[in-house]
Amino acid sequence: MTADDRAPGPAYPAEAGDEGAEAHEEGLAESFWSVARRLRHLSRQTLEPWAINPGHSRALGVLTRHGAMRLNALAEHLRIAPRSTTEVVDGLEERGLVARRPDPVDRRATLVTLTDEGTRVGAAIRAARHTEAERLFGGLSPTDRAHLARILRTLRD
Amino acid sequence: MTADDRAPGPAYPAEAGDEGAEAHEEGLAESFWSVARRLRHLSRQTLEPWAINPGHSRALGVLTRHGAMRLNALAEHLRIAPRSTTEVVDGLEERGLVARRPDPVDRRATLVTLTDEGTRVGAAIRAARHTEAERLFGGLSPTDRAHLARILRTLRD
DNA sequence: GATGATGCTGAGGTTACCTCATCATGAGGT
DNA sequence: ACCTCATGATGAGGTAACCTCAGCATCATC
Repeated sequence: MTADDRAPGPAYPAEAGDEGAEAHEEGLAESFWSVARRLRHLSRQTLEPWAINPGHSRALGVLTRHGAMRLNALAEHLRIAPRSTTEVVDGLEERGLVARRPDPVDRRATLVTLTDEGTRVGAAIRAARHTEAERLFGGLSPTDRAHLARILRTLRD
Repeated sequence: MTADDRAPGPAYPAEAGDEGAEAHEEGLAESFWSVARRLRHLSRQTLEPWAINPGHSRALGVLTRHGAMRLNALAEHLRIAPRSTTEVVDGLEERGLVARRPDPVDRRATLVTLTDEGTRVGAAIRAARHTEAERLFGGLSPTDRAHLARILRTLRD
């Protein structure tokens, strides 16, 4: 029961450590966090080849799905403060994945657009995520997958 | 689709914001994070009355389940570095929920023990967590609960 | 053309982690 | 007894990812 997955590299919070290790009390919630933990690990592996962190990846995902948008809008999608979005975009810009350009209809605003490289990486990550999901959920029977999908949908709010 | 749950108070990372808002792509994983998000919110509410943060609550949980232990051991349960555990314990000690006492069999070591207050709060939180889980999973039919429990168990690793 | 709202960013803070160095103690060898 | 190495906790200092608040430019409105 050692904790050797506390490896070098960027530090992500544990969030649900102990419950995972010995889940047989509250049941559902604990199991749930356990699986979440696994998903997070998988996700970290998925992102590794691109040396990109989850925050950046999420932003890239939003831009991939919705196209260019203002920092403001991006902030809303990511559910973080506009000021924080500035920094996320800074990071992506440094890596050459996005570019800022002035919004043609409002000179206060800045549009964040994917570069070609950003588009490529965005698509690659999207594909990798698919594989990642498959690695976790692939073991389930089609019926169980359907069950899970349905149940999660009702729980989702 | 505003982001008004970005409320004042301590800052918890978003972790899976956008996917929650518009989950109909990768399916399972996204739904999963959505539900995780809900669970986190519930958990925050649950903890509110005790003005305790998730990290402290987790430590309290470990001590409640396993009894007094060394900081070291607590670190392993929480899957954080021993040095960080020092700080978690500092916090709990300030709130009078735990006490440090020398380990009788090793004068280097420190045992973290629950105070009476800590025991009370630990039990109360545990009960509240039960209610919390009920609030989320209570809507499911017994069959679906069983399905979910079984499926999560197989995914848990 | 003054007034207030809006979009971005500089400055500085917080939280929850981390590593590395230090100090006391323990365990084992000679 | 003494020396050496390992171990438990902690001081000092760092980082990532958030935050708020203030300031500046621009826009919309009256």
